[in-house]
Amino acid sequence: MPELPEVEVTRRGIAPLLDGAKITGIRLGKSLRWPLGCETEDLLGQKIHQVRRRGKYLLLDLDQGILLIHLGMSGRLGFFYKEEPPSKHDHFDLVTSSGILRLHDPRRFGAVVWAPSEQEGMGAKLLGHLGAEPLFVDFDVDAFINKLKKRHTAVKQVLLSGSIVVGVGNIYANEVLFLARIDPRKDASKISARKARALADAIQQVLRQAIDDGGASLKDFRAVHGEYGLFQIHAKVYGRAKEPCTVCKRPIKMIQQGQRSTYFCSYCQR
DNA sequence: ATATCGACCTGCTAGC
DNA sequence: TGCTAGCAGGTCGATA
Repeated sequence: MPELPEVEVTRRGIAPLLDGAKITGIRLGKSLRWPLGCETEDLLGQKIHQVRRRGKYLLLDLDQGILLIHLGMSGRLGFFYKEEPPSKHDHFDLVTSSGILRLHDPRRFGAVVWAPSEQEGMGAKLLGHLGAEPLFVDFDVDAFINKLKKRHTAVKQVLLSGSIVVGVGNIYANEVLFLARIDPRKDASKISARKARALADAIQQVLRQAIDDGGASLKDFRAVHGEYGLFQIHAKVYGRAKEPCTVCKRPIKMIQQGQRSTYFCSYCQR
């Protein structure tokens, strides 16, 4: 579910609810990917100053340090104004003066982790290697092109690795490469500067569109108040094996790359 | 550095 | 109808 657009849609949903709120309680359910990294009492009374996003992580700036939230594969955040009993897959509650932020995550690949800062402790470990933010105003297309040139791996793997640009997961990697008309198997270093520029444009265009649409609702994504996204209507290749390409009508192919499914049109993407 | 693979955990569905 | 194998949005860590 959650690639950059879904996380950003979630951030926009919770930021106005949490900005300036004070933490009054924590409820931990089944363990998530990592332990919280501090005593729950340490968080009580702390104010949430801002809700930011870095890659697919949400960052809550506190009086002391930051709270990192990752949605993993199946995570979703909900917000409640009054107490509600947690259901089966609700594994974390952040009780605040404004309401309760609740993480629902059936597969538990998600995480809620406290770190002293983005550069220290778990912050450094989880965020330190991340590439550039494709939708921030300082995104440097030339730097992106130069870094692609140095990677001797299939371009789709490079996108998924997050080491050059963050936020592009399996759905959007497929869509972006289709839009830029690049074969997902193409060695990144062999992509022309012109194509690399088209790729950067496609990343920004697809992610922005997906955010505007409220995120992908392939499967089960919902925004904070339960809204569905519309991106599935725009997916051109993802999940469409054997269906006709929207451009040339030839069947979409599905292959495996790094144990993940890749969808593409071998005629349009050359 | 890079590439591959296993691991984490649960739910859903296609196919028999 | 019921069972099973395979697949799913992510990403870390071990291994060559």
